[in-house]
Amino acid sequence: MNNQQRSTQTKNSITDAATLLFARDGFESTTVAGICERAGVSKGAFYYHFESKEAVFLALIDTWLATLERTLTEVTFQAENVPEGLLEMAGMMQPVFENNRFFMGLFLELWTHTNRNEKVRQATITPYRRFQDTFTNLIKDGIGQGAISDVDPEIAGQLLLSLSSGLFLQASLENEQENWGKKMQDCIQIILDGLKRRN
Amino acid sequence: MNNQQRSTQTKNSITDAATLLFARDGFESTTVAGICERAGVSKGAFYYHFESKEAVFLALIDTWLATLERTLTEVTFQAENVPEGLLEMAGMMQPVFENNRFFMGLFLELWTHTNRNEKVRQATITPYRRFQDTFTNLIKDGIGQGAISDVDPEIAGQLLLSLSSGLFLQASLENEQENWGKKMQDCIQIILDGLKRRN
DNA sequence: TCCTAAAAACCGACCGGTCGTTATGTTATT
DNA sequence: AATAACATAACGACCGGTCGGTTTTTAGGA
Repeated sequence: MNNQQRSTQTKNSITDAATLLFARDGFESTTVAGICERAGVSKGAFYYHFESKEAVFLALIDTWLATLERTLTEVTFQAENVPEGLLEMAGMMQPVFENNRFFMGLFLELWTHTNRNEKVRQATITPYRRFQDTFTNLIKDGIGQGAISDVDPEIAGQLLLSLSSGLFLQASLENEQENWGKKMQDCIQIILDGLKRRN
Repeated sequence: MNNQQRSTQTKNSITDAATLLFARDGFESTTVAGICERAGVSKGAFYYHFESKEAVFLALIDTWLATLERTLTEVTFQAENVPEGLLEMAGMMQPVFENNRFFMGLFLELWTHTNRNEKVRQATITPYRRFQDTFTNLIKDGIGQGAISDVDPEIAGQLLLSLSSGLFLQASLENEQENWGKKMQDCIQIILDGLKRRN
């Protein structure tokens, strides 16, 4: 194994371990020693690759949000019919809901520190805006298709984004895993009945 | 000042300071020394009144949720007409949104630790269920009034609850304070247009 | 191909400081 | 005098980060 391979491999070990621990225990309660132990590397290796514990967190944000964004656009872009697309999207959230404990850990951790750490805020805000735009544009498309009534696209987009995050938040409270994908579909259906143009 | 007064006063100083710091900095980053300093008491006083740092947090959860529940029921119970009541309620959330940074700090802190601490979960889950029921019953009332179409009240209630928390979450990301009460009204209006029975 | 020196990657003991909690002493109320 | 309420200093565990040293890879000449 050459140096490049070795380097990226340990770096990945560290980020994987850090992701898991940050999600499970939170940033503050996660120790560098704990990350190293789980990653199977030493502190020396850790600080060779990262400047600080915070630096790992910052580096991870980009990865997380990029993954989320990729998933989102994958699901939504293939929507010819916007209302149908939204319902499909809701259904495809099921696996995310099933791993809710993990994702919610990350999500909450990110949100918490966005409100407390300016660097985190900067790293989060731009992708977040794009999420907003994605939803807004989706509504615009729907209006253009004539499938959605003439509402303010920004408001409706915000409604959808809020519903998603809110429902996600609720799901984390429940212990037994219900069919949240279905639940989300039902919610969107209710909203759609209002958004759909009526003749 | 007699002993009882003195006791409750210092206890209140401690809980007030703790609330502020927990909301601002989070549980882990809040130090007992910091709480004591802000409360103007000594560590001795702190540990005379509370068993541990966690105990203060646990004690505060009840207070927070009770306050939230009181506010919520105050706003919703005077609703003769459910759709109107919902819109009113949304408007009355404005002051909450204005103090968003503070409330969101508490909210996120509570949610985070609900997913990580069984005691916190136990303290949170019961009031949360009541929130759910409040919204569900609101929808039921609306259906009974004939003002809301025949949807599953639990789903619709969850929709409203998710929207509330989700929108609240969004608001915390924005630096400039917009008129979030209005925004929430708009969202609810969109949903209502779907929930309202159409002739 | 083999040897070697430099560079990269990694190790782990250790340090300075912090933090929750406690033990002991002091003041105010009963 | 007895007890409740509070103050202060100290303890011990822990944690992020450092530093001197070791191992592994790389590069280049013989």
